[in-house]
Amino acid sequence: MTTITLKKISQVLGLSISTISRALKNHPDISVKTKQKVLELAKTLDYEPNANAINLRTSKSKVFGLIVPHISNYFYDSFIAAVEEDSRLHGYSLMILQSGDDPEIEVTNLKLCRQNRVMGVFVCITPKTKEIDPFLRFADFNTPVIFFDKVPSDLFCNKVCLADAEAAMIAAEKIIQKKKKKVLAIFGDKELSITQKRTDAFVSLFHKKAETIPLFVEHAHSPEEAREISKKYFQSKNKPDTVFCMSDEILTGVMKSIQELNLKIPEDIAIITISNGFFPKLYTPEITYVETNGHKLGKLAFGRMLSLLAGNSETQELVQESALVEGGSI
Amino acid sequence: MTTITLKKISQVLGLSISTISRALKNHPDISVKTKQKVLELAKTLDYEPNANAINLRTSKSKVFGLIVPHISNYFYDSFIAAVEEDSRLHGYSLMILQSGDDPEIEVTNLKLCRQNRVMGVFVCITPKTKEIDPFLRFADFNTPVIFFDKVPSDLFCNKVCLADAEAAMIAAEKIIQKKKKKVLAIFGDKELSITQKRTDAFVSLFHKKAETIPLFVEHAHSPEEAREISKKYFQSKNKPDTVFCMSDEILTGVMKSIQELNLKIPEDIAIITISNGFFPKLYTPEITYVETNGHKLGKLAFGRMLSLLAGNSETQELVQESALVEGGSI
DNA sequence: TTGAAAGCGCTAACAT
DNA sequence: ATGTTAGCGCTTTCAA
Repeated sequence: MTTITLKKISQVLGLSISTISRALKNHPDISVKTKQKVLELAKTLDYEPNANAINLRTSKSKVFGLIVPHISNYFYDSFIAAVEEDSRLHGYSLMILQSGDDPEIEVTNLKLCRQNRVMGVFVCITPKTKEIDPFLRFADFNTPVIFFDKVPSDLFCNKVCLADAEAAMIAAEKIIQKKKKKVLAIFGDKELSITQKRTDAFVSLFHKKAETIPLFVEHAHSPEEAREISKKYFQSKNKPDTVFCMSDEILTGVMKSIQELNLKIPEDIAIITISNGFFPKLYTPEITYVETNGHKLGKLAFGRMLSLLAGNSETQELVQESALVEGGSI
Repeated sequence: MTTITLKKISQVLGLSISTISRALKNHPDISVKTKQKVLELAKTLDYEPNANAINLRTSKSKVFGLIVPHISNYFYDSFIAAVEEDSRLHGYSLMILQSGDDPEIEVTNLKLCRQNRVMGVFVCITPKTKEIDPFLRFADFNTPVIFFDKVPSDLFCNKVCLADAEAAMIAAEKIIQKKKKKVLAIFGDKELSITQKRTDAFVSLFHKKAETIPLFVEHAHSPEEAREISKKYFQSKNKPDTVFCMSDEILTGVMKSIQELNLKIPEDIAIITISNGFFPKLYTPEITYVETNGHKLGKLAFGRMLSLLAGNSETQELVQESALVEGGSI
């Protein structure tokens, strides 16, 4: 009924608290007999150590904080899943916090991380995050902060990112190589640095290697908008033969208009996208995509965290390379 | 550099620790002047209270545990997002643990919850979970456990579920009302109770209200298998005019074979599914579905948790009603 | 091989 | 209005 503590066990067994503590951690000083007795009683009483007491005493915790704009997202959730999995394997737990793309909530979440004395934090900042100071505070406590995906652009710090520019370039290369004649490229919110990087990389490669190919660049802020934009193009006399989508969000919108107009892929229209890989496989033929893998990025981030914690690593900005995954859409 | 504690602040200000503690919580006993001084210094020193110390001292924590088979799932992640959001709004944090459908990991995760002295746990059990004892232990500490979605069938406890049977019946009703002539119904893994419930409900309603309509019942364990099964049916001479999908997993598989064969929805084939609502909207026309909303279920679960914590609620088994959302697929 | 004691940072009852 | 004290459950140094 009431909570079992070392004290209780020690009273029952007529031993001191410290003996119980040692026995439970299999300390070499303690006799085998005593250990057996203690272990047995602990088991029957269903003793579970109080993590708060341990953390307080040792000034350590076995918890990481993870801050992300939204959990429900095919990229973030696979990142989270990977980090959680590795955390468990290494005896850590994960405290998950959503910022909802609100910098204020983000700051509150950072405070929560500090209050809970997490051993490290993984964070994907919001597009509106300006103040990086609250993040830097963690350095005062030797608490590693690893930025992933959306990271502060003007600060050298621990980062683990996708090869944003490279991914767009791989897609552009593919389009050029396939000798496409007219290309529609739809990107996301112009404000996001990821959009800028991808747009710049894609457009400049096109200008360099294929200046004669007509390229239409558009921006959509939702699948719905991507649907409308692409539909407009598909219905124009000057129909593109290829669409490049910057993200799953764009892709799903474009695919709706393709279905509406009953266009054949890749005969009527070729598609190539940047994606985690889930959505491209929903369609027939499967969509060719440049992979940006959340799961892999999570593993990479966790590895970095461990190195940082072990003290055998300096600040690094890592990039997870992208690769083309062939579907039948181009 | 070193951590700021109440003690440090008290030393700087020449006041006692308890005065600082009270000032920081705006205790009425403390003079306005003192409060100002304390607040100011705390702010400049960037003081953050040690949650572990507070939890230890008060035998409370502001953390909930949430155990789920996998985070990456369009149902669970929206449930998690909802719970996290409400938790934050009420000053709680969420510790997320994946069981990976492994009962052993599930037990380990339960231990972690206890060690961290969480104030309550939300859990979706694995299909293989037999031992309910570890869950019941929490009752000894007055820690509410709320089962959601996949719940122990033979135990009366706090549950928050989708209307599994009802959802299948709503779909069946719709099919009958539309006077469909030949129906293929694809369900998931037979071992899962959710599959059994939906299958039983769907089939028995059909037998009762539409015994003359040919009904083919199949089971698929993956989108790929659903694709193959449906394709086989679509290519047979005795082609069904309607497909019922038990879940998004099934739906995405079926949709692939429909795309492969270039069938027209709803002319060539009508589709109805049970879904969270995300996938049905990816297609054109949008798929008609019976909604099983993870976000709403999360809100419901959180509300229950709060009531249980406040002590003004008894054990309840709640069911989140389903509703038909019309697309253009039937 | 075991025990005693101090202390992690905080709260709260009980002084003053 | 502020201070003193005890103690939450645990680890760890020092002593026996």
